[in-house]
Amino acid sequence: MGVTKTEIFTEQQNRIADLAKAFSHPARVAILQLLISRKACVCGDLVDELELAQATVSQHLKELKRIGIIHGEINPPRVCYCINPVVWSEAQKTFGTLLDTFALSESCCN
Amino acid sequence: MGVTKTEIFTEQQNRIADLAKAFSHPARVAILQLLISRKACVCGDLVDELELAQATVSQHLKELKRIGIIHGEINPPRVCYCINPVVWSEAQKTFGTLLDTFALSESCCN
DNA sequence: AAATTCTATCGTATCTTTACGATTGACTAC
DNA sequence: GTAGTCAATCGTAAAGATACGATAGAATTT
Repeated sequence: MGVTKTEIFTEQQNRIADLAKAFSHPARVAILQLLISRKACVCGDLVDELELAQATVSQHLKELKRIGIIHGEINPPRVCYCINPVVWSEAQKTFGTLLDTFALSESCCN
Repeated sequence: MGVTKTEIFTEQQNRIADLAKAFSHPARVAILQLLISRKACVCGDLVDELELAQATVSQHLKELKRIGIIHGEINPPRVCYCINPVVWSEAQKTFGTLLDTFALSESCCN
């Protein structure tokens, strides 16, 4: 994304932006939804469900891992992915709080 | 962001991704927080608050307008920006629902 | 050992995002 | 009208994101 000037924002703002990146691409949304609906770890069959190349799916999984919202356990010959409940509830709290700071009555020009 | 294959995802997934983009850059988070904290329309003083050039702030505002989460009213010689309550509550509902689909007990490998 | 399976990574093409200076257009104030 | 203010847009440079084929590494199966 070009060069984001991370330094000039608060840690909180940068973390919110990072968490939001997990949901800011439809493929990652789809992956997260699949991981949840299975209620179990999904491995390479993500590639079958999504119409994306294996390399592309792997790249999205890497991004989700970087953010921390999923983790993968090597379970040869497969890798078992699932939601990281700690970060997931961090996201719940973070977005919940952020979205609640705006009370609907506070709007000024609508 | 390279070329996203929008066609292969559901409308819902694409909309979630779009809404998440509003929060996926710290500058946009900061802008939204400022708009909320003022409880009133903030105009060009956004440029003073953020350490970003006027053109850059304007570009972020344009993106937020495209998503629909803010709207600007021309109030010469200024433009008055504020949260769009309709889209904001859509975001509340959307992320609330999405984040709630994962019950913490459902985790498999943690 | 050889073949198979699965996933990560490399290399690469292309498009998007971020950021800024400069300019333009619209309105206000003198 | 002239000067000044404000915000959008243009043009552009640099870096990140998306996607894929090909390759490599690690483990299982035959």
